Parts: sequence; C-alpha cells; structure tokens
Amino acid sequence: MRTVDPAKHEAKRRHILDTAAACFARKGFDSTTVANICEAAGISSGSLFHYFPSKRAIFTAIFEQDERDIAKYVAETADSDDPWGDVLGLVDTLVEPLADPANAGLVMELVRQAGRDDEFAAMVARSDSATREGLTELLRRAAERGQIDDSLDLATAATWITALVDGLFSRASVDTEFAPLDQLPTLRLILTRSLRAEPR
Amino acid sequence: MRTVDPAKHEAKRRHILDTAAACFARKGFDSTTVANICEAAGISSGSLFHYFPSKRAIFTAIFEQDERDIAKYVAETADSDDPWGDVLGLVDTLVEPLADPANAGLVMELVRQAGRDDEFAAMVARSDSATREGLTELLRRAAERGQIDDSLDLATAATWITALVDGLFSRASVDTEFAPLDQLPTLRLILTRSLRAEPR
DNA sequence: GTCTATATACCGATAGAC
DNA sequence: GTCTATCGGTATATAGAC
Repeated sequence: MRTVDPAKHEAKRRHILDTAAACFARKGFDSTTVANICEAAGISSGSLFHYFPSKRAIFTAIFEQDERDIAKYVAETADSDDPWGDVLGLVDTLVEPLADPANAGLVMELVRQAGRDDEFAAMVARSDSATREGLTELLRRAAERGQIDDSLDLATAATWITALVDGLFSRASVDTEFAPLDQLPTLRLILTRSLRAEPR
Repeated sequence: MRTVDPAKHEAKRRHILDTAAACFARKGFDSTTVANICEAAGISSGSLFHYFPSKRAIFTAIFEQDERDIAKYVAETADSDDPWGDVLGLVDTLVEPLADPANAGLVMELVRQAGRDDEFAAMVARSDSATREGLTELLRRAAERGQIDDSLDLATAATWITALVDGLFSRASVDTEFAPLDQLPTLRLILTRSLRAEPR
C-alpha cells in the first residue's frame, strides 16, 4: 500500500514540463529563470526542485518525452509496397510538431543549446542520426524499387531531407507570417523533383 | 585638429566586435558575459562600455556590420543574360559566411534571439525580406526568359530558397561532421530540379 | 581612454518548518 | 510535498582615480 499516488506525481511533473516548455520556447533556456517557470506553473521553487534536480534536467526531460521512435516507423513499413510514400510519411511526422507554433522556437532553442553544450549536443546527435539512418533505409528500399534517381547518394539525400525540415523550422521561428504546414505540398514537390527517378 | 585618431578608435571597436562575435557563437548571447568578452579582448569592462552602451548594442552591431546589400547585387545583374545563373550566384553569396564554421552558430544564435526579442526580430525581418525580394526579382527575370517552371509561385520559390539556406546553416551548427560548402553542388542540383523548366 | 572598485540586482539551488 | 526564507555566486553597468 503506497502513500503516494504515482499518477498524480506524473501529472504534476508533466504540468511542470509543459509550462517550462512554453517558457523556454518564448524566452530561451538561459533567460528563462526557475522563478519564471514556478510562477507560470503556480508552484514554489522548493516544489519544483522536488520534481527535478536542476533547470537543465527540465530542459532535457522535455525532449526525452517526445523522442520519436523512428526505428519503429521504419520497421512497421518494412512490408510496404510504396517505400517512397513511406519517405513522405516520415517527413510528415517530422514536420508534425509545427502544428503548435511554439514548437518551432523550442526546437530552435534546442539546436542552439546543442551548439555549445556537450550534453545537449549528444542528445541532439543521437536523435538526428536515428532520423537520418531511418530515412536512408527508406530511401534504400525506394531505390530498390526504382523509385529513386540512382545517381544519388542515399545518405546525402537523407541529410538534405533533414536540412529541408530544419529550414522549415527555422523559417517558422523567424517569420511569424509563415505558415509551415501550408508549405507541406511544396516540400513534397521539392523532394519529388529532387529525388525521384524521372520525376516529371 | 582632432585629439583622437578615428582610425584607431574604429580598429579597437572592430576588435571588440570580432572578439564578441566569437564568444556569442560559442556560448550564445545570454551566457556570454561582458566579463568574458573583456577577458578575450584583453580590456576592462570600463573600456568596453566606453565603446558600446550595452551588451545588446554589441550584438546588433555585429550584424549591422555585414548586412549585405542584396539590392546592389540585383541592380548589378540587371543586364545579365543569365538570370538563373544570378540566382545561383546570390545563393553562393548567402552561403559564403559558412566558410568560417563559427558563423553557423552565430547566425543560429541570431535566429533564436530574434524569436524572443522585438528589436532583434526587426533586424532579422528587414534583412530577410530584402533577401526574399531580391530572389523574387531574379526569379522573375529568369521566368521571363523561360528558365523557370511557370507553374511555380515566385515568392514561394524565393522563400524555399531561403529555407534551404537556413537548413544548411542549421545542419552546420548541429553536426560538426557536416561540411556545408561541400554541399553546394547538391544545393544547386536541388534548386535546379525543383525550379527550372524542363530541368533534366 | 583605460583602469579598479563597486552598486544593485537577480540567479540557481538549499534548508528546514509545517 | 509544499512552502518561505535565504545562501553564495555572478550579472550588467557605473563611478571616479589616473
């Protein structure tokens, strides 16, 4: 018989994470103070540090929370008869977070922190290479079926797909007029014309 | 007869800017302290604040310094008989700063700061719309000559060109293995296949 | 113009009552 | 588990001697 309710604990933890994510997206990691998060979440700093050991730990937990299982997607589509469609499907998944405009700023903040912090960099590198490897595998299947221009290097193609997605996040964070999800058809067009065999 | 040497003053100012740019690229704007810049530049804080009124002013001055005159490029190429080549030339110019790896981090830092600071955002917005308008004009000329797929919206195409460049900066800042300038031929290939009339 | 010294404020994290 | 109170450290910017 336990004295604490794990579900309640988890719910509060999640509440702190969601609140902190909004703060980090708006003000950045460095300029967001623990006091900011506490005020926004309606708790005291003593309480916050009961759930997380440090401000850094909050930031990393935000992204651990939604680290996608690219490998799972790749495995699920192993028997697909349209690998090219699966490539586009994975791109859709990667772009999905942009449905919430705040996520563009949050991801850009992660990118920036990764550029100057080894721990954050390792987290990004792990997620990033998983994405590129997954894309490369899907591209390989598509190439086997003759759906891909065979003069292309698949790893390079995968990297450029992620660069395009990165560009979408960057633009969304810089230009508030930019509606990233409206650009999905154009993104697919670029990918198709650049990568497919006999694309037109 | 002046008692101060303007050239010397300017040289020192530039020295502070260069030193600060390196610090901002490595540690970000928020985590770089004025003391950091002073130590790296070999001066005291009293001296630094003689040249710049605030830390913010140093950051903005870095980018005012190299704000490109896109309009000038567009004007100079007005009589060109290969507008499509001019588009690729402008892209080369935009990517050029990546020759120094530190610039990727610096530009990403600006993007992030712009997402949460009105003054920085205005600076980025001005430079960004100038770039897109310049690209749109070059694309219009290329379209007039039948070099562009005429089913495309030119402003959208210009935005995607900047998104591709943004993606290159983002990747360069995230992945230290990534050699952005080696990717220029691939970038040109993507642009050509996506935008040109009868590209293959 | 450059320095040292410091004002003033705020930060992340902890201690300990309840 | 949550709070209040606060510690030790550090930030930007200024003051004033030289």
